[in-house]
Order: sequence, then structure tokens, then C-alpha cells
Amino acid sequence: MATIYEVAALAGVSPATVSRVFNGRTVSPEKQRLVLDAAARLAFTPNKTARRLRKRSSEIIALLIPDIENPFYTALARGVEDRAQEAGFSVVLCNTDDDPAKELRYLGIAASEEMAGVILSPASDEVDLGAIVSLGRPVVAVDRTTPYPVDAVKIDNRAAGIAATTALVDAGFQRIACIAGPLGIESTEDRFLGWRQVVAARGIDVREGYLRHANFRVDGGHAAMKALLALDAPPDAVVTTNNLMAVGALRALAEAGVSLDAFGLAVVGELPDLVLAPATVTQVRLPARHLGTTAAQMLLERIAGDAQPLRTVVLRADVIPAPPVG
Amino acid sequence: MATIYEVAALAGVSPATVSRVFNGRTVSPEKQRLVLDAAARLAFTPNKTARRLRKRSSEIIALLIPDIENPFYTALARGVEDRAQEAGFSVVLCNTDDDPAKELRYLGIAASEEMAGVILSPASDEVDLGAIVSLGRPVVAVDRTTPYPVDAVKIDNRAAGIAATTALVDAGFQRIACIAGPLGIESTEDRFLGWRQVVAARGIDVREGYLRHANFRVDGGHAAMKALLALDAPPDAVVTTNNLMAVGALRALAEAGVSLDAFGLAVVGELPDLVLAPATVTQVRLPARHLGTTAAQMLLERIAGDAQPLRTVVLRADVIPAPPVG
DNA sequence: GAAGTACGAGAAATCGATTTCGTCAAGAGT
DNA sequence: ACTCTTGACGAAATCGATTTCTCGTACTTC
Repeated sequence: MATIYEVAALAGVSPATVSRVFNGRTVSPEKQRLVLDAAARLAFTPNKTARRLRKRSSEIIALLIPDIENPFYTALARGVEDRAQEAGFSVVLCNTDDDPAKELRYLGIAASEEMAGVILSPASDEVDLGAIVSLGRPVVAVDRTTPYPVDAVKIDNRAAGIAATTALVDAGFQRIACIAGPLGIESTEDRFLGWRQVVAARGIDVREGYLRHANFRVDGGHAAMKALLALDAPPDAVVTTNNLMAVGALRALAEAGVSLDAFGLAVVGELPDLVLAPATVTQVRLPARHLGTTAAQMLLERIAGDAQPLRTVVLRADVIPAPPVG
Repeated sequence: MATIYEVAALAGVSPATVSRVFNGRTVSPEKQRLVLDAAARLAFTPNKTARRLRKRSSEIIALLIPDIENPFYTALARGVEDRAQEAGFSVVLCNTDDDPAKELRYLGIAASEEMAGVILSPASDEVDLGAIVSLGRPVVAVDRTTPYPVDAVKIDNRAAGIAATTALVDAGFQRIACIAGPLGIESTEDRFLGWRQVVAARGIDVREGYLRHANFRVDGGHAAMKALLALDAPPDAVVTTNNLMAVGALRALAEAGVSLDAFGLAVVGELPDLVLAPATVTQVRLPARHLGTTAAQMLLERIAGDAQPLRTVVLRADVIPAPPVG
């Protein structure tokens, strides 16, 4: 790797001039050419590390998400990466596993690596963003929000919950239960509130035990559905507040031999693969990739120096309704 | 962010001594304590950028894969990340979209960012690894190999193809077609060779058109399956050489109203979600995550200075057989 | 007891780019 | 004609850690 000094020597100019050529400052066309020729001959690439040390910032953004194996976050990550790449930024992906300790560790890395900014889906309300924020690094919260004053991009989760539930009501189901995520996570709470709003408004019979809080994963959905089916008066339809729990629920239904012709299922989120899902499942398609591109866009604007007041962008979800009960 | 100089001043020692404390060199216990106290009081974190400039290497490894939205690569990425994190390394994830130009760009970034090493699934045989290799950066090829002299971790693809095909033969199918990936990609070619070996060995009737090359995605599998079903003598079973093409094939079968009770399908790879897949599909489970951890392990050993001869590790796939035809 | 060894620790060089500062020359303004 | 402005560009400082070099003290060893 050639350095700026070697290029300068070959071109017969000072290192400062070489730097100016590569940073778009005022340099005479003639020296400009000399430098570019020399740089080309030496296959010169500026050393990013040295530049970063001086500029105190890099072209890297950190993306902290709970789990890259969840297709929702995969799509989100893809969106972030696409937008970042257009702007010449690289993305470092960090799985927090919803563990505040891991999250904190990664935030520390982002700071000491002098990354340009952070996009994160906070593991809890207690994330300590104080350190990076006070360093002046822009932060964008995505999918979930935080008490810290940072930009945010989220989904209209209550509307998504309402849409999922309404689809089941419209399809003629009478006893609609809800498998919600753990308490304390805003996105899933809003979705569950959407469910509650609809069943209350429509005067739907909600028995004891029709609301179940489970962990966010397949096993949680599975256990919750088993419990629902074991009730004296089991529901005839269920709303789940995320995709993985729906997979678990489907598995439980299959094990119990319950046909989806007579049992309604609506998911806030997309099942891992649309094709293989029974057509009778209602899915609320979350704009995951768009969430990512939007967040990246906002972050890039902040990195570029945009100082407008904090923004929260709310994206709306699409509904893919199931056909009415035959 | 406090610097090493401030810590040194507060502790009453030289910056060199502070550095030695943080790098496990010989320092008297007494000064050690002074330094640690001062560092704690100032909440000192060593600046990684400055360190990297001096050491000419960072604790970051680049992972170049075709597409993070493919669950196979997601699992692989997760494996890499888990292992890397244990060793205190961060992973930068790069989607190449199987585009050699993007791949080259990312390799350039890896070099100029002074990343510690690269794990990649080459987009083509023509990747130019010359630059990084000559820089002395370790590289590990994963899932696919390259002509360059680098370590590799791959799957026994031929065995996987054989296993998938054998499962169909054993289940009693007579006319077994193959939907293979594009020519020129080693992994899929080996799988298809496995199919050919089995059908040849068992004297199975392979009609004209029973081998189809498609792109690696859902639409490719869909089109190929449609074409197969449109043959005068359509097959009664199909092997697909990756997961996404199987999804496309399933969709085509569903559209054509073909029941999976009478039609065999074997996939090299796992369907996006096992639960929702018909139980009659044979899947060859690829150890994607393990591939990732193994590759990361090898890379970390090289980074640590391991100079043993080049290694190629071949991992074996598991078969999840479908039940015999009823 | 003299010479040799070992080790702790400070001063200063180093990594490679960016940026401030200052100089010099050419063109503008009065 | 003389000052003022402007712009190109080189010298040198700077970013913050690591790593030689070097020196001085303490400890062996014969």
C-alpha cells in the first residue's frame, strides 16, 4: 500500500497537496493531474485508519438488532445496508439477542471504533444511550423507541393489531384470542392493544385466559397455543403479535389436529415463507426493508450535519387478508 | 473520551507505561494500580483507531456473502458472528448479490479499513483475491472455493446430492428429475453430480429434459418445475439443489394441483421454515451455522499467526428423510 | 567485589492522513 | 503606482496509541 508521501514524492508535490486532490480542495489542474497520475501508478488507496484518526469519524454505521435469524430483521438489515452502501458507508451488524449487556458492549465498540452513527432496535427501555449521544454521534431507533432523545422509525403497531383482528372479525370468527409478546416491549404491546380495542368495540366475547403473553419465539407461540386449546371454551381464532410465535401456534394447531378451515389465525408480521403458509392465514405485512432504508436515510442526514428537531417516522403496514370462512 | 496522556498525567507515569498496562507488558504492581485507578476515574477507553494505525490491523473481520436474506447465509453469518464475538472481534457483513464488481469493492474496503481478515463465499471463480492475499491478510472461503490459495470450509455437496436422491429412490419414485442451479457454481454442480451418480447407478429412467438449470432463486425453481410438469412424461419426483428453488417448485406444484402424496420432492438445504413445509419433503440439512463457526475459527487461528499449510475442511450434511410413499 | 544480566520505565519516533499556518505571487481596487 | 485580496501550496503540527531506544537500578554469578 502506497502512502500519501510516496505519491507526493513521485508527483513532485507536498503530501498536503495530495490530500487536497483527494478531498476536493483547491488545487491547480496541472498538479492535480500529476498527483492523479502518480496515485494511479502506485495504486494508491488512502489509508482509512489514518484519516479516521485525524477526522475523528469513519464511514461505518453500526446496526444493533435482536436477531439476524428473524426474517423481519434480516429484511430490515438489508434495507439499511442498501441505503448505506449507496452513500459509501459500510454497516456493521450486531446481534444483541435482546440482552442489554450485549447491547451495551456493542455501543461501546461503536464509540471506540468511532463509527459514524448507530441504528438500533433497543433491547429494553433501559438502554444507556447517554455515552454515544453525548459524544455527538447520531442515533436512530428503529422498530422500537427509547426514552432518549433520538430520531425514530417505527411501525403503526396498534393499527397493525387492529387490522389483524378486524380481518378475523370480518371473517366471522366469534371467540378471538391473542398471543402477545412479553410485557414491556412497546411494539408488541401496541399490537395487543389493537386487538383489545377491536374485541371491545365489537362486543366480542373474551373469556378468561384469552390473552397470553409469551416469549417472542417459536416455542413461546407453541406453548401459548397449546394452553389456549386446552381451555374449557377454546377460542376459534387467534391473533399473534409477531411472526415466530405464529409459526409456533401453527405447529401446535397441526399437532392438535385442528384444521385451519375452521380456526382463524391472523399474524402481525409475515410468516417465514408465504408460499408454504396455509392460505387461510391473515398476515399483516410489515414494511421491514423500508423501515431499514428510512432509518438509514435519517441517520445519513444527521451524519451530514442535519440539525433539525427530532423526528419520529411512523410507517403503516399492509394487510394480506385471508378468504372468508367457507 | 480521555486519552492515554491524560491517564498518564493523572497517574504520574509516562504514556508508555499506560500502554504497557493495557497490553499486558511488564509493569510493577504499584504503577499498575496507579494507572488502573486513573483510567477508571477518567472512564478511559483506548482509542481503537490510533491503535489500529500503529498496529496496522484491527479486530474486525469482513464477511462477504451473496444474500443475507437467504436463511442459509443468515445462519452462516450467525455462526461467524458468534465465534468472532467470543474472540472480541466484530463482523462487517457485506452482501455481494453474487456480483463480482460489488465483491471487489468490498474487498477493497476490507483492505483499506485494515480489517483483520476476510471470510467469503465467492461470487465467481474470478474473484481477485490477489490484493488482500498479497497484503498478508488471511482469507477463508466458505461454502464455495476459489482458485486462490486460501483456507476453505465447504460442505460435501456431492454426498448431499446423493443423499437427497437416494431418499427419493428408496421411497419408491421412478422418474426423478433435478432442478440444479446455474452452471459454474461449484456447490450446486456437485449436488447435481450426486443426483446423476445415483440415477445412473440405479438404472433410473432419465428422460430428456429431466435436468434443468435455473437461477438460484424462488422464481427459477418455479419456472423449472412448471417446465418439468409440462413434459410429455413428467417426472414423479424432483431433487432441487438449493432451498429457494424448492420453494418455487412447491409453489408450482401447488398451482398445478399436484399433491405431494404422489409426487416426491427432496431438497438439498432446508426449507425456510420446517414447520410449515409438507412433511413429505425430504430435506438435507446443511450445517450452515457450523460452517460459519468453523470458518471463523480457522480465520482467527490465521490471524493469531498460525502458519500451517492450507486446509480445506469438508462438513457433512444431515438427511431428514420423508416417510415412504403410502 | 567486579562484571554481567534483567527488568522497569521514560523520551521520543512512528503509523498515514488532515489541517492550520504562513509564504509567495498574481490580479483587483482606488 | 501601491495596497488589498485571493488562491495555490509547502512546512509542520496534529490525531492517540504502540514501540523502539536508552538509562538506571537491582540482582546474579564466579
